[in-house]
Amino acid sequence: MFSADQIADIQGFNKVYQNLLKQIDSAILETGYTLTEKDVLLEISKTERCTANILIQQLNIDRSYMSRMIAKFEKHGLIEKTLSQTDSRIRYIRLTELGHKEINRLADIQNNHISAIFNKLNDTDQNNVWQAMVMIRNKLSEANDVITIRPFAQSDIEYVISRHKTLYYAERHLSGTFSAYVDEIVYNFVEKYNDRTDCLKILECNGVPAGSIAIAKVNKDTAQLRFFMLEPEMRQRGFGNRLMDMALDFCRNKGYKTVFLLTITAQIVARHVYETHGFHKVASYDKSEWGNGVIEERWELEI
Amino acid sequence: MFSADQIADIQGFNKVYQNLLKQIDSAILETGYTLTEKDVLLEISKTERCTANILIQQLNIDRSYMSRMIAKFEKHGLIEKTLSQTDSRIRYIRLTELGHKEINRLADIQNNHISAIFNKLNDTDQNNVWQAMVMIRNKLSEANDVITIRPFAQSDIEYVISRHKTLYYAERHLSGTFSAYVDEIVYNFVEKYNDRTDCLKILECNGVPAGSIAIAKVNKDTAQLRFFMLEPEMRQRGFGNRLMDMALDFCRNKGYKTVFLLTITAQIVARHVYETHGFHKVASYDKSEWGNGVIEERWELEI
DNA sequence: GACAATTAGTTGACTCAGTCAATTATAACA
DNA sequence: TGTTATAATTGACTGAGTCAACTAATTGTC
Repeated sequence: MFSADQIADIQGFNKVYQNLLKQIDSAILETGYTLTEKDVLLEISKTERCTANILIQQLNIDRSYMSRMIAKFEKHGLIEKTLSQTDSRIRYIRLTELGHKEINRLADIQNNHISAIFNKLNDTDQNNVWQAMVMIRNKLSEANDVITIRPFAQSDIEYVISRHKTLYYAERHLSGTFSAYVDEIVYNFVEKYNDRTDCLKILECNGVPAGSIAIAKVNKDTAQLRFFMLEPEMRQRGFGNRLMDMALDFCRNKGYKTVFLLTITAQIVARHVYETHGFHKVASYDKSEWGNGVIEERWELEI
Repeated sequence: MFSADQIADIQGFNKVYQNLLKQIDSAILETGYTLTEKDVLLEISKTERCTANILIQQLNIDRSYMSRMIAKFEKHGLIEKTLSQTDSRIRYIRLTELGHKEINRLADIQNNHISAIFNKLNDTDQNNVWQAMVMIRNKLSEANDVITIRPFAQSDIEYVISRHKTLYYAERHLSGTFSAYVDEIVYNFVEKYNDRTDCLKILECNGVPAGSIAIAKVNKDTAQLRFFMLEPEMRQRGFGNRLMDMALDFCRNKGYKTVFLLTITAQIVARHVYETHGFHKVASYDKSEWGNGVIEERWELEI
């Protein structure tokens, strides 16, 4: 239990830090973009196959407001809209060259501001402050984030495809061939999805999707683990293991004898989760069509 | 120099913490008060002899906006305005009973929210996070606050009186007799103020007054140190010593042989500054008319 | 296969915090 | 005594964000 003095200290911290955040914010505002606009642009840049609806869910923004913002971005040449071939209600949003330039500019401003603030500290202080921040962040997230794991809904399909691709793209530089492959397997999976044999769980952090895992029936005894993914900020906090536990429980309940998964060599963090759950590598295949030197691995677990 | 990864960590911290601040803010907003209104009410409650102008300066708020806010507070019975006897442009603002109740309610909401967030941590984590916050706060303030020490202007008179009284009141529970005494001595001091023999410096933090110190001539050889004051958040950061250095330099330059000051026994922090600058206690008088058991002390320094 | 219910996105009308500029009333200055 | 500065108010406005109604396409169901 905190004393009144300690709470006063925290209020003091809040005041100082709020001030600092305001400084960064006002630097952004000088560019002519709203903070919300900045967030939206950033989210678009982070999202493959982005739609207005994904943005609305991910950022908790009013639909009408979003619609107008997107219209404005289009008018200013920051984004391009393309109609979906499969569902003509949906318009995909993609950053243009100019859009990328602008979001980079905004990110630079933010980074430079942070650098400027922290470079006034000497090296030891910089290090101490940084470590303290990481510690606080982890402790507070751990204690306050509302985490739920729920079955997938139709609206999650776009999320799973989009984020799966984005995260692999961003972190592993995979090619367009991989992208088409993901589209196909996700749509195939959802189409054939059967409650009794398959499973697709969505991890939500504070009401926003932040990870996924799936089990797909291959035959009576064999299941494939798929779409295992965690947003970067959710990693190293045990959620990977929790998702994996749920998926393997599902497999045990359904009587599968073997679970396998396909992954690429570079996915080091995920490998660790696989290993701790008893998976072992049984084969590897060259997949250079997905990117230079990419090797796909097959891991298996006997239940 | 920070690495890109470290900056990303800090961005992550900012995001998490901004979110947390937003939560607290939205709890305040639920009461029907704007965040700005909350700040203004708080500042009114902290300020003796409060005027709209003090609030404008202290909080950097537009005059018209402030005027309307104050009108609203008055209409809702949170404050009372009284015309100044000496300057009929000035209207003094004082919280009513209801106003105090409301500001306490707001403060409680904020404190409870903070408590709720931190009580989810275990004791060690609570302690670590608290210490880390205090450390970050100090380092960042140290590095980023813009501190200036400047001669006083007419507009500072109200500040010096108001804060001097408020801080003594709040921290030492002094009586109304003391209050009248401060009014008198400040007005006397300013009236008789002479650039060549007297000195009144204002410490500013980010453009906002945050402390003061003064030297008043008593006779050719003797000066009195007065109005030595620091806002709580500015203490323990060396500003007391800096102000004291400036004041004593002034005394040396003007050829004073003796500097004395009057203080009350309870002012432990200030005593330390006095001692390190060579002052020693020469007498003490009973001042129970200022409050129960208050003892005034006279300290002197031979230059 | 038709009709109800959903979902993606748009449009209209509005709210309300905050700003800019002009005005009144008093005090200070020279 | 007229000019300048200051305290406070009033008027007219901006612009981020909200609420609700609407269109158009899709899905679910009997």
